[in-house]
Amino acid sequence: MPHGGARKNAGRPKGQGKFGEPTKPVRIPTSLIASVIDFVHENGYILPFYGHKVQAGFPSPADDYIQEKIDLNKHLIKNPSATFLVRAMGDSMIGAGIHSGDVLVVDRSLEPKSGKIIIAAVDGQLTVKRLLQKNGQSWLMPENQDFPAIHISSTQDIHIWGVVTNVIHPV
Amino acid sequence: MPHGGARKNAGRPKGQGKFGEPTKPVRIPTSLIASVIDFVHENGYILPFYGHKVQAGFPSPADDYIQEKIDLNKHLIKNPSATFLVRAMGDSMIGAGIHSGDVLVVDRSLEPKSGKIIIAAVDGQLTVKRLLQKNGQSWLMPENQDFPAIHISSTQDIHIWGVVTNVIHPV
DNA sequence: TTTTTTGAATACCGTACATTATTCATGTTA
DNA sequence: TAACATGAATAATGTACGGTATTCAAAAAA
Repeated sequence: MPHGGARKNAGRPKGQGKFGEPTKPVRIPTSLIASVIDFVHENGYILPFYGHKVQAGFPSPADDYIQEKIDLNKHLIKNPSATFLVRAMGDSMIGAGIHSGDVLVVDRSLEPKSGKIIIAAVDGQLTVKRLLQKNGQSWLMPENQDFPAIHISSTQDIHIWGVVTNVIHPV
Repeated sequence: MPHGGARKNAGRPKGQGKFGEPTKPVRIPTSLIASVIDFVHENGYILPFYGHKVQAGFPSPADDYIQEKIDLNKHLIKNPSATFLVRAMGDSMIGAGIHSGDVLVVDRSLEPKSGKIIIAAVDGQLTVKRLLQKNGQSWLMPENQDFPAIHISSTQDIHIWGVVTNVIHPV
């Protein structure tokens, strides 16, 4: 006893899948499968970003006409393979907004120019300071009255490891 | 004229692929394929993290025995679907390490308890302040002498939008 | 002996395909 | 007529498969 028969509008509708859109198989290294699934599940960690144009009232997060979409990783990291993180200790750079315990995003591929905040190893000790170069001399300048400037001389073992691009300050 | 013949140790060695490890096909929504490929290519945006235990000399980034591996997204975002970003304007929270132009990571799923730094809309104007609740009263407290505290009364249109979890300060 | 050539062996990779899930017009039943 | 059951139609999904890339031991050549 047959039912149904040829007709239109039958079949599973589009966009009913797990993601509401078509998918394609992509090969993923086994060690990253879990994080890729996380990543996809979170829609790529793309967050709504309310910029400084928001003045006349705060839009609902549901409104998407005024917001940008930002992936923090891409926003903070320009050169992934040259980037690392360091936890800052001490208050010598408090004037630059770097507090003890903050996480610093450091890019090794940027040139440490005068005026940049840099990570340096001074006699094997890690430190964050502002680089100052003038009259052929180089200094590591703190931004806190209580700390001394460090003159970079050939008698000291100083390596500059990278330029600080962002400070992440937990609240 | 035949060459070769049956033998052992023939064939392409393992781990010679693009990623140096086995892969599996995973279905990805088309709109995310590009970012997933980026993500995989950058090894999941996993950065070396040199914690505060690094004291007796700064290890080379090649040394991986002392470093942790951190994905900034996972480090900064606990509840992806409830998280958004706002750019802070003004200096009213300078004492909490929030500078004009900083990007604030805000979690809407956290309860705005007294003492937390929160994002609020006051009469439609977006603001960041520390929430203070005592004696049944609620206040929005700046951390800058030049700004007044705001008393939350029923006559004002105040909505708390979320709790600030991290401050991202570009250098 | 040393160097070069060859092709068997085996991993890599993209995607076609078979399976599963879902919906709804039609047929059946009350 | 209204409610229900059926199965045709079609999208979604995971994986098997065929083609490609790569290496190396053996055979051939020098």
